[in-house]
Amino acid sequence: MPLAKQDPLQRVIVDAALEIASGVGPDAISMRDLARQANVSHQAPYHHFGDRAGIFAAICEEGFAILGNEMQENRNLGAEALCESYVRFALNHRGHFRVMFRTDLCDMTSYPNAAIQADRAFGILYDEVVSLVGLDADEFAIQTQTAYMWSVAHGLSTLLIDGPLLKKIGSVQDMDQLIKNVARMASSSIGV
Amino acid sequence: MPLAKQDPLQRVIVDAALEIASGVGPDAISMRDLARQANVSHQAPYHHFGDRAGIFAAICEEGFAILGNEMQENRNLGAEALCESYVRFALNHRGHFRVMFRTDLCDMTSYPNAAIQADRAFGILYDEVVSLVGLDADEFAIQTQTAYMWSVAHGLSTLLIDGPLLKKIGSVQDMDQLIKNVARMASSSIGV
DNA sequence: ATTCATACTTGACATTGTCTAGTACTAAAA
DNA sequence: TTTTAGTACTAGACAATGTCAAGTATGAAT
Repeated sequence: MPLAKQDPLQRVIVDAALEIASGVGPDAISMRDLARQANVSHQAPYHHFGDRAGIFAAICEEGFAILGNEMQENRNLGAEALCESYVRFALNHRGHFRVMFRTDLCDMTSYPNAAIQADRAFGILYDEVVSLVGLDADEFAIQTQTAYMWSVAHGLSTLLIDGPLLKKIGSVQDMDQLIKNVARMASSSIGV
Repeated sequence: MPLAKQDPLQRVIVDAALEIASGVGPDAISMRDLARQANVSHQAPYHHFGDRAGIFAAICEEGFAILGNEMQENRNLGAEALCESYVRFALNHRGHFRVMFRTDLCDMTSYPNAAIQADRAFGILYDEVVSLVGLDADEFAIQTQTAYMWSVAHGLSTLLIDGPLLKKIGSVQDMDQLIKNVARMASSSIGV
């Protein structure tokens, strides 16, 4: 189910879903509530998305596409920039981010388009790590370094969005500095 | 609502909840299903936990207590061991772990006992980082290093449990090695 | 003019969380 | 010994939700 931009109802519903996901969280999303917000009958969303998981699949597809694009834009700028771009994406698209790794909401194996975007995003991360580590590195070393980079970026993102990290930090400015510092620490371990 | 170990029903219900959380995920937990599994009426769980969030609060309390204990057991063994113990906890208690950072399931500010255990666990992590970085480090530097350590450990944990990382890895042995490698990379950045 | 797909609407049903109102038992207080 | 009070439940009802089944209206293609 690709997201046709010319169709307003799909957009309206996904946007309403994203706002709830970004606020209370994705589990508070209700089919009937989305329909109400869009001023359509309670079954209209089913026509476009099949079921509740279909909406999450659309969000995953869109989210991984954006993440992929943003990582690609920041490629060849080093590990620090890569990590930072990942965290920025999470903070700027918290509705997407909160859904994208929730396998219980949407099993992506049933939604090939979402899986394609997820694989693409992973591929961009992987390739970037290869270019940082060097082409001569062995496969498992690259896997390790990829997992490491991903872990730092993903961990910081989730802790800032849902974890108690934000409460321990004074200001938004501090958060900005924190992200930069953590990204720098991450990059200092790459390739060693 | 502290978890009285002598009361069987509370245990039975929490254990049933943990098994579902560890399998499909915590959102699949239903009050009535838990009651059915415990062979009691659909209102029995309400007596002990108040509402659905109460069960998640009990899981949070228990989970953070275990995590705190395991981190404390591994303290003074270096950043590598600290990181590894966090990831091991997540993998060995995936039911707890999946609930503990889901602020939408249980707002810990309403459950002081859970919040106490969460704060304690964070305190142990913080103190450990202080002892690694040195007491003379300034507050923001310590915050940065704590956030970094936490990010690596938490990120790797979530990616291994719910993320697509596991599918990219060959064997359990590889996973074990991967955890050790990432933990080593993490420790190499501490204090710099 | 008829067929057919698209984009919906209406109605119904089982399941869920939770409120209210009981009931059985146990132990202390009168 | 009777009363009281608390604990640990059960039973019934209600609104809300996801989703199945069965319509309807509209436009394009044949």
